Amino acid sequence: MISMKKISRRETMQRKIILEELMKVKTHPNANEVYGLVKRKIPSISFATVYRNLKLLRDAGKIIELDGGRFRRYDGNPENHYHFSCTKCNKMFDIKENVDSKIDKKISRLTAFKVFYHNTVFFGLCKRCR
Amino acid sequence: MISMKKISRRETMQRKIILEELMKVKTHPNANEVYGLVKRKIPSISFATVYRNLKLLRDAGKIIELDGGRFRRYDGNPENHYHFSCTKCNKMFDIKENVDSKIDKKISRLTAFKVFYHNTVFFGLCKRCR
DNA sequence: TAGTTAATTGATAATGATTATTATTACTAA
DNA sequence: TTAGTAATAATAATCATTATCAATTAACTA
Repeated sequence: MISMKKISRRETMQRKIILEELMKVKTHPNANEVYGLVKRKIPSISFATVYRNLKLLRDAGKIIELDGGRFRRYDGNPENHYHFSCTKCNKMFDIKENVDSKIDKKISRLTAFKVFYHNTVFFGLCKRCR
Repeated sequence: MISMKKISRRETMQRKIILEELMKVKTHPNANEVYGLVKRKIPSISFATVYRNLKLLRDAGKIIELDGGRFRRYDGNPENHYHFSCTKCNKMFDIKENVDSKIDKKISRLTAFKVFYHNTVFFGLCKRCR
């Protein structure tokens, strides 16, 4: 994955655990839920640290930040894939479907913007809620 | 006989103007900016009314609600198209590029979810900020 | 390896976008 | 005309996220 910002970053235990926990789960936790997961490993961790590192990890391209309706959700799998957000229960799901990997470059050429990444989120009702 | 609850929406001036103003602008205003635009036409309009109607218009498929980084942004053009969000200046731009119109149905079949719509947002630096 | 320095942390306050509440207004249908 | 109810204005409440800052610590340097 592409690293988007120049980083002179330290390898802190907090950041390491946040990424580890996020990679372990299949769900798409929000910052609050990530905090809960990491707190089991580092009880002293603070909210702010979680938020800060989620941002850094996103900028580093190691995780994906998603529009989960009410709040942001995070995905420890940085490979671009579609997501589905249920507007009723607010859960988020991965969609196994190939994504055009060249689209970022294509849009970059087309617009003269620098493209880091893109997100595609489908909104609707999940199997249970429909 | 069971009387079904009628979900009939009234055509209020507020809702009409909100949609009109949104269709007029090329930018992608957030709720606050929409409020400012509409206030020139209806000085007595309240914040809550703007929020409420933006949601209704989105649910009716008449406008698009987008993840603008810091807040939601709105687009008066409901035809699906790509968007670009500058992570530095937070501006949002339309991208003129064909979108696969059948993808919602495809994902619907694939997942057994009911898909209303989808958003694709590219993140990066705009021409000015790069 | 000790000392230096700047990134990072924890604690918490502040921000600000969004949502909820409530009394009032104004459509709509009978 | 009247009953029923959607919608509004005003405003309070919520709560996800960001900012602040003193203390800590990873990584670099001599």
